[in-house]
Amino acid sequence: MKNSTKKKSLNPSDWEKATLDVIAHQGVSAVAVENIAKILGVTKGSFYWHFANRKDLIVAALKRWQEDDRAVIKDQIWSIPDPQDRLNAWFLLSAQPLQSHLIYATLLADRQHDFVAKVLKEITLERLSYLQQSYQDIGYDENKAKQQALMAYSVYVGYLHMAKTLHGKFKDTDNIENYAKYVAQQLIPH
Amino acid sequence: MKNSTKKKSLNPSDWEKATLDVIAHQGVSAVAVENIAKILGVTKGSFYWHFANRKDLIVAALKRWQEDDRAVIKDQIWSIPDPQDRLNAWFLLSAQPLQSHLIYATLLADRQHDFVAKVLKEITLERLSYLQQSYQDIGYDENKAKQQALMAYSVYVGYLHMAKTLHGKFKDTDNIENYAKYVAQQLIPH
DNA sequence: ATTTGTCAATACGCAAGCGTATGGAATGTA
DNA sequence: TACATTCCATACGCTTGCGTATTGACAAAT
Repeated sequence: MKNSTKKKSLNPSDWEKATLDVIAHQGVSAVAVENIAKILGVTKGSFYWHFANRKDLIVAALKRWQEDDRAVIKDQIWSIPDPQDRLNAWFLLSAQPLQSHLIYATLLADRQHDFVAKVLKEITLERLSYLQQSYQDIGYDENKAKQQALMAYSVYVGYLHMAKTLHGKFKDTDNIENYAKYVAQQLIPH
Repeated sequence: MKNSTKKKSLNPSDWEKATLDVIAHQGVSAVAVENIAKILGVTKGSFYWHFANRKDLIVAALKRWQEDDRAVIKDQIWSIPDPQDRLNAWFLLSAQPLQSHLIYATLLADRQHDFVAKVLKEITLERLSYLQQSYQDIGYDENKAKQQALMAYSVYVGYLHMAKTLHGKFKDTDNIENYAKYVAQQLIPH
């Protein structure tokens, strides 16, 4: 349908990627087997050859997303030795228009499904943990670092929602950049 | 079913309240006509006497919620003359375990429905506006007040998600109180 | 050239949930 | 008593979407 020049047949990875696209823009509920099949230019018959059922597809897609996200954090953030620079990099990354953030935002919305809740909890705890660590590296004591991390992460999560809720009134790139800088300035000691 | 001592028949208000309960705990998608009828101890037949369809019910319920919320803000927050006290009161109110917050949190999740998105946008803009106003009252210039309001409100929204995502690891009352104080201290100049 | 394995199309059964149609019970009202 | 209104029950039709069963096309291997 899209690539007339290659790929005669599909593999699970194709399905997972298409699923993530749908999740990013329409949420988990919109992941309908026949729908994604159509996107890929095939029918259900193909799907049930690759996956046992709808849930397996979503779980696999989320796993892929989680792994990719972890990788990005690992080598774009966690590799920065100075904790202040590291936090700064994190806030900047947060404001970037990445599909990863879109997915995270819709997952927050689809918490009702237990398998989504599971991934979400893991990711959230991980991120809170490394934020806390960074603040402790700066010199905050454990308790204060914990609260500060919670607050900083809340700003991120809240921002994702704002961006979706107020789209249009908001997405103008200059403002986002400015806002990211403002937030970083408020949330990182200097 | 619950009140054997009164109310022989139902009115739209009963349906709206029951709907808000469901929305608060299970989200808009869980609002199924037959389901809510069962909660009220009747069947569909009753529902379609009071409302035209499912959407009308949800819209009516959300309208009720929105009005109630506005009223609370108006006389518990906006009545406070000193802007610093006012902001403080707002952060404390935000940390309170109210159904209103639960509903807001699930609405964030059900943004997909356009009628939800509409209410959400209105509420969000309203709240941002009075937060901004409070910061301007303190002495922030318009632009800084706007960014600060956005950030403060993000913390609130983010917190709601955290609370749901990490429930169990989190809801212990002491910590919430402490966290609210910490946040207020960070976000309100002194 | 046949067979086997891989991927996909089609047709079907089934459950959930919305909305409609119709009838019935209770309560008021003439 | 007769009639009307209000509120609800039951039964039905319709759509959506999941999962299964069956068959087919094509490529690779033997």
